[in-house]
Amino acid sequence: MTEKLPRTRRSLPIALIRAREGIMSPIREMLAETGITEQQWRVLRVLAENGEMGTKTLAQQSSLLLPSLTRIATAMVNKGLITQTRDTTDRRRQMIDITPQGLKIIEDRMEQTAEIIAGFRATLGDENYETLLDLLAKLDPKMRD
Amino acid sequence: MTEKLPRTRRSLPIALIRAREGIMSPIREMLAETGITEQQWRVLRVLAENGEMGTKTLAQQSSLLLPSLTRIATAMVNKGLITQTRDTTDRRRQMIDITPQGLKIIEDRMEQTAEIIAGFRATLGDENYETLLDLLAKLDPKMRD
DNA sequence: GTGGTTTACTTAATATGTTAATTGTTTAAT
DNA sequence: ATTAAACAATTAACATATTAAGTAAACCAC
Repeated sequence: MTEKLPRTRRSLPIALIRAREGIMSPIREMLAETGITEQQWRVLRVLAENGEMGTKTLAQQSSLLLPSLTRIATAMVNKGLITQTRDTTDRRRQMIDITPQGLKIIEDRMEQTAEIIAGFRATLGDENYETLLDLLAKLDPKMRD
Repeated sequence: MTEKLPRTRRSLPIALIRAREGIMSPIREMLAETGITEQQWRVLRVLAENGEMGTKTLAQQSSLLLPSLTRIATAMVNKGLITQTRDTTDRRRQMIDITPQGLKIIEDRMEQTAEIIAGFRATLGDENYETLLDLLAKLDPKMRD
C-alpha cells in the first residue's frame, strides 16, 4: 500500500527531525537555566559571531522566518539582550546588535555548549561528523551553488 | 569571542534545521494542495504503514509530542482522516486508525512524494544518502542501542 | 517628479512545539 | 478491599512556524 515510499524508519525528513530532537534535548536543558529559548540562543550566536546586522540578514543566518524574528526580537529587546536601531540612510531597515548582557550569556555557556557538541562528535567520530555536516550542507538550498 | 563554539555555518543543530528546511520545502508545497499539514501527513504515513495504534505509540512513531498529537488528532477526526476509539480493555487508551479517506490522500500523493525524495537521493548519490540516514540514526536517542 | 514596483519589516491568523499541571484509569502494595 | 503509585491522555499557557496580507520607505522608469 505504501510500497513506493520509504518506510518511516528510513524516511529522510523523519530522520532529520529525530536527529535534531536528539541533539537539541541536552542543549535545551542547558538553555532552560539561562531563561532563553533555543531560537534566542541562535540569534545571540549569530550576532556574537558577525556583529550588527539588519533584520532580514539576521533571520537568514539564524534560520528564522522574518515574522518569527520580529516577535523574538521584541522579546529580546525587552530582556536587554539586543538593541534595535533604525538605519538612518535607509529608514526601512532595522539594525540589530547584541548587548554586553546578551554577550555574557553566550560567554557563560560557551564551554558547556562546546562540551555537549563534543559529545556528539565523539559519538559519531571526527570523520563521520564532518561527513555529516557536508552531506547536510548539500541539502540546504542556500548552500548549493 | 566565540572561539570554542563552531561557527554557525558548521554548527550541527543549525545544519539540521537548514537541511530539514531544504527537504520539507517541496514536500510542504505538495501537501498544501491536499489541505493537510506536514505533521498530519506523518500521522497518516505511520498509520498506513502500521495500522491502528494507541496515541502514545503513534506520537513516538510520528515524532510528535503527545499534546501536539492530541490537538492534531482532533482536527484529523473532524476532517474524517482518522478514527479514534477508546480501548475496551484499558479505558485510558485511545486507539487511532486511518480512514479510507485518509488512506486515499496517501495513495494519491505517494508517487509525487517518492519523486521528490528521489530527487534528493540523486543529489547526494545513493551511497551518500544511505550514509546520511545511518549517521542521523546515531543521533537519535531512541535508535542508540 | 510622479506612478508603479520592489524592498524591509510588521501584523494577523492558524497550527505546532514545549513544559507543566490535571483528569480519569489501572496497577500494585498493603 | 483500600490506597498510593503509575499510566494514558488531555488541558493549559506560552513560544515558535508558516502563509498571507499589510505598511512604509526606497527605487526606477518615464
